[in-house]
Amino acid sequence: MLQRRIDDHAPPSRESMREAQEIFFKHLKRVGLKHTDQRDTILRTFLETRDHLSTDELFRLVRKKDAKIGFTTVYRTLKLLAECGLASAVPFPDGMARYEHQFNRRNHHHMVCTECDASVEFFSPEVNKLEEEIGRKYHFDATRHNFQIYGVCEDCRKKSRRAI
Amino acid sequence: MLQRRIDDHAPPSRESMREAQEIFFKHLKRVGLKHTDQRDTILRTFLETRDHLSTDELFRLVRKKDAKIGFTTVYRTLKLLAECGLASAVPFPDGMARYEHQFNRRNHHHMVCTECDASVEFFSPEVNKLEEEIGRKYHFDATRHNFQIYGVCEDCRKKSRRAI
DNA sequence: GGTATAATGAAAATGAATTTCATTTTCATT
DNA sequence: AATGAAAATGAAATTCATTTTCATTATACC
Repeated sequence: MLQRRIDDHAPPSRESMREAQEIFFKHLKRVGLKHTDQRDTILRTFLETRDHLSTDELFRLVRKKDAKIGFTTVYRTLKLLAECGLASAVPFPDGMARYEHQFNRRNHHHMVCTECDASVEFFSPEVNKLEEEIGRKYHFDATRHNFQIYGVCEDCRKKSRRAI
Repeated sequence: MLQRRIDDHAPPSRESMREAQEIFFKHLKRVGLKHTDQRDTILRTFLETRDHLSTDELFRLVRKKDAKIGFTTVYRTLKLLAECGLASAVPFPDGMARYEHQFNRRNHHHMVCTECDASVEFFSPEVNKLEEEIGRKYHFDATRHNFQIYGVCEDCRKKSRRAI
């Protein structure tokens, strides 16, 4: 099931799409891999979504554009995208590996409703500051962080109140 | 592999062990389940560790105390412990389900070394405050959060410097 | 102590993640 | 444009953690 998502982001512009493609293909070049149509289709599909996708969910979307692309290729491409920083894994409570794209996005965090799995993004510069401070304190070279808040959203709260 | 862990906590006192057992057995009573030797052994083993354990890792530790306890029982007991709040799942980058015990522990967060998987705990009241604020802002009834910082620890940094 | 109910644990099932391998495609070099 | 080495692809198989099934055993209420 695709996750419901509540945020205020626009889809990527043609410009930023091109920029992401360039990043990807430079990465491929660097590690001696080849540019293929499949990889291009998968990257474009991924950037067009605004969700936290499992490999299988992305596969289904990709298949709409090109029914001949296999699951395995999506799986491997997603790993490549993560390698070059265009995608990153987000741990969700359902335990399945989920990715979101990191291109042209402000550093953000998630609130997840434990009832309906809706996720809301929020932005908190304080958290970024904390990452830095804590890293210094423990002599870690901090590179990234995860921050998710779990709770029950307004809709689900209303629903369960009605159910009583 | 058991994770290396760096923190400043003492093992649980006899007192707090008894208290946790009481919480557990009251929970069993409440949901109509029975008190068994296996469950007791598993709870004690779990509380004695200071690590983030996968089901399999806990199973191996439990087996040292009672070789007849099966994996399935450990698996199910861990779920029960999570239900009553004595254990909680911690998402780690290796993707395996890991639990840590929550008994008599200050609300804490983790720094994880992406090289050696060592984890360091840290405590940040600011993060708890943030949970509350963000929840209010987005009309979420916030109940808990995850916060992990990833980076490279001092040891690994030294090692990789030597390797050059 | 007897009996109903739940627990146990071995084995099987499930399902996501990963690997294998035969075939096809890419791309640098003719 | 043709060649060929290297890599990509994708279907199928495998791996492996997790979860369920089910026959047997243990618990606890009477």
